[in-house]
Amino acid sequence: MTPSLVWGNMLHEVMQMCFGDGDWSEKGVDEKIGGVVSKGLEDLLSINVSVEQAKREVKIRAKGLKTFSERYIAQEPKPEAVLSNTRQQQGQKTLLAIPQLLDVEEDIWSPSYGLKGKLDASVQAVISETDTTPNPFTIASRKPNVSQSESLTMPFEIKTGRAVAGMEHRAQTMLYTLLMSERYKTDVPSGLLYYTQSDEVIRVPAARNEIRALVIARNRMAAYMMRRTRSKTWRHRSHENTQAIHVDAREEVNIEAEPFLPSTIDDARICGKCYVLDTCMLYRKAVEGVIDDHSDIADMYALKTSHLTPTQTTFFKKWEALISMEEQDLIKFRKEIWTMGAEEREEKGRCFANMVLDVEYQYNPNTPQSTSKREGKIHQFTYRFIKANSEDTTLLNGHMSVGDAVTVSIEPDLLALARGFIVQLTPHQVVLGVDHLVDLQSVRRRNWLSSEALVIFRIDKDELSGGMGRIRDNLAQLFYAEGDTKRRELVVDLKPPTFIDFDGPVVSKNEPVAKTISKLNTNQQLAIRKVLSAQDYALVLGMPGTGKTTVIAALIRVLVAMGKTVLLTSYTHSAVDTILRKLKDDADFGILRLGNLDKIHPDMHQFTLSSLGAATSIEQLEHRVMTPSVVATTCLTIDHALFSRRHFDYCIVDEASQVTLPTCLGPLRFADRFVLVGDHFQLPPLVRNRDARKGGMDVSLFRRLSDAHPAAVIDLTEQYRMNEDIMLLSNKLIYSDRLRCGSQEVAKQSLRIPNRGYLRKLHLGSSCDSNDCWLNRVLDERCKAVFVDTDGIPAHDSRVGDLVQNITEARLVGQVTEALLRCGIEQQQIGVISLYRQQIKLLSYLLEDWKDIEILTADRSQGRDKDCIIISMVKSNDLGQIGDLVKDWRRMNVTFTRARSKLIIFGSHKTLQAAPLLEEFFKLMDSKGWILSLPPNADQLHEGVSSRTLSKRSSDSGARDRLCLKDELRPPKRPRRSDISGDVLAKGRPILKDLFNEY
DNA sequence: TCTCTGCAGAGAGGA
Repeated sequence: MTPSLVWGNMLHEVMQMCFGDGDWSEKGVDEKIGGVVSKGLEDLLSINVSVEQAKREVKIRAKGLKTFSERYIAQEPKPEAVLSNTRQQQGQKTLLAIPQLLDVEEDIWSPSYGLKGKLDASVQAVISETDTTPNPFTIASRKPNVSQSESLTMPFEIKTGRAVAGMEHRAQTMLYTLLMSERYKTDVPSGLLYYTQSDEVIRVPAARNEIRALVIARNRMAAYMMRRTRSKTWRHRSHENTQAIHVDAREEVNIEAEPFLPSTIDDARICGKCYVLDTCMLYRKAVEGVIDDHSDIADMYALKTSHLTPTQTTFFKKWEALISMEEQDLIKFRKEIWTMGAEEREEKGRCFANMVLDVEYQYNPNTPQSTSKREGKIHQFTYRFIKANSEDTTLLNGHMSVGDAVTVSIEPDLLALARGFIVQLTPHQVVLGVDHLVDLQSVRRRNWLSSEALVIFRIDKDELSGGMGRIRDNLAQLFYAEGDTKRRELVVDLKPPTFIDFDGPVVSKNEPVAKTISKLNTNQQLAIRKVLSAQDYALVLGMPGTGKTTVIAALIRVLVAMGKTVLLTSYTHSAVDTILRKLKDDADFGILRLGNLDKIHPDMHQFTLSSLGAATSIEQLEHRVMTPSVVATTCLTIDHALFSRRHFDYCIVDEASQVTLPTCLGPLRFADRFVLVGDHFQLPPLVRNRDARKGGMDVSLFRRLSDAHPAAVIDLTEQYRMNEDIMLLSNKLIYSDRLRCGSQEVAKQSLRIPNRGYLRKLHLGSSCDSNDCWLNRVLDERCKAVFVDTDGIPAHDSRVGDLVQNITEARLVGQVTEALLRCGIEQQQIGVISLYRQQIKLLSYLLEDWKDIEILTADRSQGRDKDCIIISMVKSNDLGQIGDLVKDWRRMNVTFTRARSKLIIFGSHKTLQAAPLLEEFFKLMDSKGWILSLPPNADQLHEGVSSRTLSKRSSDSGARDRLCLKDELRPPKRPRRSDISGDVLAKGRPILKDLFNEY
C-alpha cells in the first residue's frame, strides 16, 4: 500500500459517486471526499496519514472534476468537449458528450474471451466527428466516413496518476470494449480513457489487429500457466521397489517442478524498477536454478538470492510445487463456472440452478453493521432466492452450505453479477449476503427482456483460490533477501530452538494472574514455564480434554501481565472464539478480534471494531488497533492494515496440527516468538490433492518441529473432560494409556437425568416394553458410553450424488435427542456429530427447532466438548463400504473424545467392523457390554417422539408446509453422467482459445 | 471412494 495508490482509489470512488448522483459541484465533491476518506481510515492507517492530510491530497487531485463535468456531461457535445485520439490524423476534431451513466464498478467475466475485468464506469456517450478524413477508428468499425453524432455504449476508464496514455492503459481499455460488447450485446467500437492530471479524455479504438495481438498474448500467458499444471514432471521417487522403508518416507519424495514461467527479461533498467523483482529472482534461483554471472542483471540477481543455501532453495521448490498441486483441485472446480451449464453443475452439487429472486424478502440483521471494509465489504446486500419451480428437489442436497462463497449469475452472459456467501439455507430457499445490488429491472434491460420477464439466476459455489496466493506469499516471505530470516533458520534449516533457564514456579505479582496460575495442574504450569523460557518457540502437545484452551488463556494472561503483546490465531474462527470466550468475562486488557462478522461468534462481537461504531478520526482508529495487547484472528486473515504497523512479542497458533505449514507461517512473521499448540493424534491438515498429500503437504509445521526437536515439546496428559469410560476408548485405541483423568470427580461423572417422568409417560399405552426399551437403556445414568447397533432394523445408508446420508439413523438421533430434552437435559449440553456433510444437513433440519444444540462434522468438532455427544456413523450397507473417513483413526479419535459424561454412537456393527481400528473398538465395547442392539422397528416404537417433531414443523408457515419427512428425505436422484465434449461447453459461444480450461 | 477448512479481489499507481 502506497499513498498514491490510496489517493487513486479514493479519487476513483469520488468520481464514480459524482457520475452516480450527477452532482459535480465543488461542494458536492468536497462532501464526497469527506465521506470517502472517513470510510477509508484503514488505508490511511497503513500509510500512516491523517484524515486532514488525506482530504487535502484527494482534493488536489479532484480539482479537474468540475471542469470535466462542465465540458463532457451533457446531452450533446459542446464545442470545447474535445476527445483526443492518439491515432488521430491532422485536421480531425472529435467531440464527446456523456449524457448517461449505465453502471460503475461493473464486474464482467467473459468465458468466451477468457477475460475478467472491473470497469470504472460504463457509459452511454455521444460522439461527433467534425472531419470526414478516414482514420483507423472509422476503418476499424467498418463504417463509412461519418460527420454526424453517434450514440455509443462505452467503457470509461479513469487514470489518476501519470498524465500520459501508456500502452497498458490503452490495452486495458481496448479489452474492456470486448467485455462490454458481450455484456451489453451491442457493438462497442471504442473506449474512453480519462486522465485526471491533464483533464484529457482519450478515445481508444478497438483496433482489430491490436486486440488480436492482446488475445494472443493472453493465450500465451495462459499456456505457460497450463503447461505447469499439466506438467507430468512431478514425479515421486517411488519407494515401492526398495526394501528400505523409512519411518517417514515422505521426506524422500523428490518433487521436480520444471520452470514454468516465461524467461526473465534481464534488462537492468526495467528489472531494477519492477515491483515483483524479489519474487521473480527467487523463482529464477529456486525453481529455475539459473546460474548467472554475466548477464545485465547478474549483480541484482546475486543481491537478491546469494544468501540462499541449497537446502533452502530445495525447500522452497518443494513447497511451491506442493501448493501448486493442491491448487489444481481448486481450479478444477473453479473452471466449471465458466464451462458448465447450471443444471449440469447442480447435479454435481455445486450450483443452485433455476433460482428466482424472492422480492418479498426483507432482511433483518440482528448482528451489528460492520464499520470497516474488512469486516464485511462483501456483505453489502442480502437477498433470498427460491426455486423457480417449487416442486424441485431440496437445496440441501449438495456441497453448498452456510458460509460458503458463491457467485450469482444469469446465463448465458451475466456471469458473476454479484458475489458473496450463503447466510442461511433451508430446503427451499437460500439467503445470500452479496457485494452488488441485484436489481431485476436493470437486469431485464441489460438482457433486452420485457419488464415482466422471469429472471432466472444460477448460484454457484465459488472455489476461491485467493487463499493459495496468500500461502504462496507466506512461503516466499521466508526467502527474500529482506525476508524473515529468523523463521527461515528455524523452520527450513530446523535450527534447534533455545531455552533459557527459568527457575522456580511461575509467579506473578498480578494477583488475578497468580490465581489463574495456581488453578493449573503441574503439567499445565510446566507448559507455561516452557513458553516463558523459550527464546524462539515452544510446542504444546495437548491431548483431548487436557485443557489446551485453559492453558492458552492462562498463558495470554501471564504474558500480558508481563507487558507483552500477543497475536492469537487458529485456522478456524470457532477455535479462536473458544479461547476468547475464556478471556471474555474478566480480561482487564484490550482484545481485538478481526475477521468476517458473519463468521465470528456473536458473543465475541464485543471485541470487533464494529462494536465500537465507526471511527471518526485516524487517531481513534489507531488507538483501537494499535493498543490492544491481544489481537485475535484466523491464520488466513492477516491482511488487516494493522499488520503493516504492528509487531507482537508472541504469536500463539492454536490447533496448529491442523494447519498446513505455509498457512501456519503467515502469522508467525509478525511476532518475535511463537507457540504452537496442537495434537498430531488428532486431525492433520486438510489436503485435497493426493499427490500433494503424498509429497508431504499434510505434515504440519507443528509435526515437523516436534519430530525434529522433541525437547521443545511439552505434553499435556491430564484430562478434565471425559469420564473414565469414555477416556478408556481413546486411551486403549490411540494414546497407549498415556492419558489420565485429572480428578476422581471427572472420572466418575455421569449425565444426570432430571426428569425421567417423560419416559414413563411415553410408554403409557405404548407397545414398547419400557423395561427393555432401548431409549430407557440409552438414557440410563449408568450408561456412559454405548454403541447403538442399528443392524436389527436395519438402517441402510443412501446416497445423494456424491454424498452419503442415513435417514433412519437421523431419525433415531432425533428421537434420542428429543427424549433427552424432554427429560430435562439442556440443549447446550448436547452435541451431535457425524462424519458426513449430508447427514449433518439432514440432522440440522430435523433438529431445527432446538437452535442451541450443536450439530457438527467430526472435523469441525475438534476443540469442542459437550456433556452428551451423539454420533451418527451413517455407513450401513451390505457391500461393506466403509469409506475413507472412518478409516482415519485420527478422525475417529476426535469424535470419540468430545463427550464429557455420555457418548452415544449410532451405527451398523456389521458394516463398520471391517475397519481395523473399529474392529478393536468393537472388541473393547463388547468386552465391556456397551453394545446395544436395536430391535426391528426400533425407529417406529416411540411414535410420540418423532410425530411431535413433525407436527410442530408442519404448523410452520411458508415453503415448509409442503414438506414432510418422507418427501424431504426421499432417496436421491441418480446423477446423470455428463457427456463433456468440447463444443457443448460454452453453449455455442465462441471460445477463442480456451487454454486455461484445457479445451 | 466421495469428506473436511479457510480465503474477496481486479485494480488502485509506479515510470
